[in-house]
Amino acid sequence: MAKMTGLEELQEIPPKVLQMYDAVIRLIEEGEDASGIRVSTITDRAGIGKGTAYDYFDTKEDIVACAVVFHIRKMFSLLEQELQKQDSFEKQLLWLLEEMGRESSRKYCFTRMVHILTDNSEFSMQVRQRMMSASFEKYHPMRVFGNILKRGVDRGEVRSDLPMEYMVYTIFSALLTYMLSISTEDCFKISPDKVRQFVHYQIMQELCEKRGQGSLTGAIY
Amino acid sequence: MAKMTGLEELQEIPPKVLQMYDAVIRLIEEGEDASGIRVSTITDRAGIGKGTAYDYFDTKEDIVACAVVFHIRKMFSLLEQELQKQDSFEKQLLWLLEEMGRESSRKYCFTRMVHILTDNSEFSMQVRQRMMSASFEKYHPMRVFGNILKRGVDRGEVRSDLPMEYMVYTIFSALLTYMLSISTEDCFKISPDKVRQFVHYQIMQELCEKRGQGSLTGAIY
Amino acid sequence: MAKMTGLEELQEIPPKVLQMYDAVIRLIEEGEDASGIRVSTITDRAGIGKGTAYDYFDTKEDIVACAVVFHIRKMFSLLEQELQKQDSFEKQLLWLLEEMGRESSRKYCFTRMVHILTDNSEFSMQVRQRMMSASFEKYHPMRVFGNILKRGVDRGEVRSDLPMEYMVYTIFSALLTYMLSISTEDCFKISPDKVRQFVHYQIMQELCEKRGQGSLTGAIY
Amino acid sequence: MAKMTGLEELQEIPPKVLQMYDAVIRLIEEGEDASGIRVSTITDRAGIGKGTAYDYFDTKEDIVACAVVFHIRKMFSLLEQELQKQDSFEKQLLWLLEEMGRESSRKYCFTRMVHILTDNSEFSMQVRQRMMSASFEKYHPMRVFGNILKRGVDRGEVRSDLPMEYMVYTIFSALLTYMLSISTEDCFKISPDKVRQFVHYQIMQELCEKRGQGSLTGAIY
DNA sequence: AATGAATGAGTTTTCATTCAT
DNA sequence: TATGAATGAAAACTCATTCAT
Repeated sequence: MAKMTGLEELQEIPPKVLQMYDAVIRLIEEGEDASGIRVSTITDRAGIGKGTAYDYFDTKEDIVACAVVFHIRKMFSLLEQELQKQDSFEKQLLWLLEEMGRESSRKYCFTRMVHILTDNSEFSMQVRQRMMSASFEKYHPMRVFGNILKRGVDRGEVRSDLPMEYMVYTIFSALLTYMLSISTEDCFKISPDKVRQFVHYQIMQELCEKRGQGSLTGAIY
Repeated sequence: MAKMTGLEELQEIPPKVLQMYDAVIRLIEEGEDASGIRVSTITDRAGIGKGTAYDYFDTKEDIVACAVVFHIRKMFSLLEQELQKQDSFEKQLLWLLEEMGRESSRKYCFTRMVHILTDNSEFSMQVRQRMMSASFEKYHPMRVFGNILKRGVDRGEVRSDLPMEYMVYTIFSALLTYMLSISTEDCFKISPDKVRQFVHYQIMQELCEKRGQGSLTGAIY
Repeated sequence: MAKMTGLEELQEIPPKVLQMYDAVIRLIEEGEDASGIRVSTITDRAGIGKGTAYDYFDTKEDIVACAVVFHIRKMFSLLEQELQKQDSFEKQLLWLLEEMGRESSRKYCFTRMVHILTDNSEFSMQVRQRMMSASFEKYHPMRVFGNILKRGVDRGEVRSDLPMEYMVYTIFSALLTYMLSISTEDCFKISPDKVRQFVHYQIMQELCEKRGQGSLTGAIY
Repeated sequence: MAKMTGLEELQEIPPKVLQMYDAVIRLIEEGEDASGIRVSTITDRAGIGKGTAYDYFDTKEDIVACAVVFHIRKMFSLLEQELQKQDSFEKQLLWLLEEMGRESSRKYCFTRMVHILTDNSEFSMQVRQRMMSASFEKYHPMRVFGNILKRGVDRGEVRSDLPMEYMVYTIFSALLTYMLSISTEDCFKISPDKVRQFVHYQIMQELCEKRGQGSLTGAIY
């Protein structure tokens, strides 16, 4: 049987595979290290036989990598949908920050991505490889951020004199740090709430036309 | 025998333990995933007996965690020394960016740290725990960045009207993104060189007194 | 998979587990110390894979403890069956003594039990714990001896004026000493044959109605 | 260096060896299984270097076997001394029963002996072998019991018409069962106190001249 | 197609024993 | 002489993968 790649569209994915993906994501969200997840745990949670996993995937690494790729894609797809509901760039930014701060499993998506991007394991290389493929393109984080920026420029809310790549970089880097401050509160030494204010201030200062409205000092202290 | 913690001072560490630390770091630099390293590989490389590892550590996880903690501490200590040789804030920033870009083992230190900060494994929790301990304090990344900023403020190069925490955050976030763009070139969508320019530009714009000298557009395109 | 307890009924026990039990008992009968038995020896003898042992049991100690519990139960069950074939209390006693003296694997059952009762190891505690469980009750040594005594009283062969517990104790104690004299001939200082005569004499003297028939001196010397 | 045998007289035994013996016995009394005791635990407790153990003994088994042999000898020697202080056979018996019932480490001596007599391990065979040697003879349990019986006969308290061996057997078997009832209360089904009464009654009935004084029924119920 | 019992190669871990100091 | 760091052979245990049903 042709094996799964993690890049299939939702409707193409057999129910048992979706159950497996779900099991993997739940395990990761519960704090399990990706390389430490056992096939039997996945199939038990998915309510299927162990042998069945090998009808759809060749190795354990494939299972976990596909589940993660699928999940990242799904999450960024949802993200884009939600962002389109907000009608200004600043509202979109605020929604993003709030969503990330919410005690929700969704927030792990971003952290997970960074974790994988900084890893050398066989499993991570597979995820990275798939994130470079054409069918992932649409939901690529960089693309999602690019889209909201583009619309912001069109609406005249975001500066048009800065290179798009620079703006994407600015958002990515800011959100990343907010994420880290949340997930590693104890060792990061700055409270997530303060980081969130910094992020909001910095992005608005840098990327939006009307600069200088409100000062950091005033806004925060 | 009392076991190692990874927080010992260099001179307190037995030679065989240093050989083990060295073996672990080399393996990680060669691309091995931390959780995939085998005890026998470590002891073989260190040129010691397998049992000796267990004279100094209780479990395999301890070995790797201590090696990583020791290495991060050593690297940030070196970093601080090197940074002190540069006589202006901008030179320090440029040196940092160059150093990170260099095909050098040293750069792994930062990536490794981020990887661990975003992980949930037993091993990562151990590293995080140790990074919070008093004896790590001195080499904590936040402290190192704080120090160069403080000196920058004293020399009148860095703005004194911004909260220190905010500036530390800005540097951390920027360097992290540069690091990610280097280590995952294909999937990041912006070239490391461009990210480096963005980082330089953004930090100087934000943190230094004399703002507006040079424009991003002009500087880059 | 749910693990074995050693208290399952014969028909509930998977064939591979029976093969393992058999291997363990044979090893013990061959003189191997319970704590010295290796998992690989058991599985090799049982003709199964090493991993299979861990499908049915959690630890090596579990394997050996369950095998011993199962064997003790089986042996006392057989014992009860055989004893019922003898039609008088004295014949039952004589059959017991003969059976114990026979160079047969069966006799180890009693010695093994005593060895375990006098031990403090993890393994022995497990066996003791299981011997106290309800499903062991039926084959408990005390019960088996109690049954033959009860029938003896009913047939008018055994005294009815003595407390049952006292009589059970008398038999247990006598058989135990006979067993010890057999298994440690050199160091016991009384020959098993003599002990056997003592046992027969003492039990008949003490427990049976018609006392004083035959004297020890006369009977033995 | 000539190694220890466990049969040396107290004054011949080097202090470090006595410390080791002490450590072993304490470990066994704390519930450690003889074969599970580690050399490093012994030497740590004895306050000596690990290598030193091998100056006095060839193997770990030697260490434990010698310690046990020495201890059994010492205990039965003490036993004999104490028994001689009691001026009648019945008082001696009562003292023995009380001593065994006392929450004292001393009681383990008898249990330990039985455990070793029913074992097949290398270590137990060594102990048995030593218990058969000439220099152990003096403190052999059978000898100790024989001595008090002999004196009882001389004083006219103990019957002279029974073979000595039979009387030794009777005492041994009775005490053994009392011991077992104490150490395995839960699984033995008769309370130690009752067993003690049975033992006292039975031995006095069987072995002493004036029979029939007091009935079991009357005495106990 | 789906299963899950069985496998065994591959790891971690232990600890008696040695030997340089 | 006494030590204890170092060793490595030996054992327990894991778990991805297979395959008969």
